[in-house]
Amino acid sequence: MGVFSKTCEYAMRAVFFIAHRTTAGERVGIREIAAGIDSPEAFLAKIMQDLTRRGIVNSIKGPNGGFYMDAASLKKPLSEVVLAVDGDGIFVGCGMGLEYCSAVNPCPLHNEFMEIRTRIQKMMQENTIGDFNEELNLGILSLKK
Amino acid sequence: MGVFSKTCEYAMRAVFFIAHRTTAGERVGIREIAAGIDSPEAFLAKIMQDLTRRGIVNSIKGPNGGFYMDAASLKKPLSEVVLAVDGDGIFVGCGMGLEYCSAVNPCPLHNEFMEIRTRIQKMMQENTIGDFNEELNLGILSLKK
DNA sequence: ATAATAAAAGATATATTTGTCTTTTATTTA
DNA sequence: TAAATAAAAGACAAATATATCTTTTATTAT
Repeated sequence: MGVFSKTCEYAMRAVFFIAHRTTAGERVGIREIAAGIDSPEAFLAKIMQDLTRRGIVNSIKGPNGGFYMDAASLKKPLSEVVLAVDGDGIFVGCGMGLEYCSAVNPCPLHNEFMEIRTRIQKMMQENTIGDFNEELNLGILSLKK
Repeated sequence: MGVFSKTCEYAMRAVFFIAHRTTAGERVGIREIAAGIDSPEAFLAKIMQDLTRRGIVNSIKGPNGGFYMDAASLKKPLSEVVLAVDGDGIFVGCGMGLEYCSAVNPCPLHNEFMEIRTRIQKMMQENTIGDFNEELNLGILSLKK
C-alpha cells in the first residue's frame, strides 16, 4: 500500500481533473473523469458523491450537468481532500500506533516521525487544489496511468 | 489509517521488544511480547512466524524457548521489518498511485513527495533495530499503549 | 407533459486486512 | 520414555476497503 488509500488516490486525481476542466468553465461527467484518471467508474461515482456532500466539489444533475468547482473550492488546500477521505491518520498519531506517544512520552520513532509528518502536513496545507492547474495546463503534469 | 499497516506496527513494536530483551541474553515467549506491546496474542503469533521465516528474528521451540535476536539481526536496519511486512509501497511509487509517474513524467505531487519518501527511507535505513535499545534501557522510550 | 440525461442513493459483491481457534511439531525436563 | 512447554502450521471468522449493479431524483430539451 502507498501513503494514501486507493480511494484517496482516486479522489485526489479526480479533484485535479475537475479543477483543470473547471478553469475552462466546463462541467465534467463521471464517465469522462473516470476515463481521464484511469479509475473504475462506479467506484469513483461513490467517491464523488461523498466529495460533493462534503462540499469539496459541486455537481448538477441532468443534461449538461456534471461536476465542477467554484473559485472558493479551488482555493482549498489539498489536505481537505485527504482529511475527507482518509481522515487525519497520516497527519497525526504515532508511527508505531501507540496512543500515549507524545513529546513527553515518546516511542522510539517519535522524533524522526514528527518531522516527516509535519512536512507532509505542510505540503498538503500549503498547496491549494488550484495551484496545480498551471502545470496541468502546460501539459507538464499528467493524471493518467 | 496511519503510515504503516497495523500488522507492521505490531511487527516493529515486537522486534523492538525482543531486541531489548535479547541484549539481556533472554528469550521471550509470545504471550509476554503480546502483553508488552499491547497486541492480540494470536495475531502477533502469525506475524512472528513470518518474521522468523524471513530471518529477522530467531526462535526456539519447547521449554525455555521463545524469540530472540542475534548480534547480526540487531544490526539490521528497521527498513527490513517494514519491507518484510508492508513491502516497498511507502518507499517507492507515486503518492497518487500513478504508475508512469517519474522525474521525466511527474504527477502534480511528484517533487514534493520525492523528498518526503527519501526522508522516510533514510530514517528507516540509517537506524538499526539495536539503535533504539539504549533509550529503551534507560526507560525513556516505551512500547505499550 | 414527455423523453433523455446525469448525478444521488441504495443494495450487493469481492478482496484484503485483521483477528481467532485448533492441531502439529520440536524441545526440554522429570 | 512420558509429560510439559512453546512455536509452527492450518483452518476459519470478522471487519474493512474496494468495486459493481439497480433504482431514484433532479434537470434539460423537445
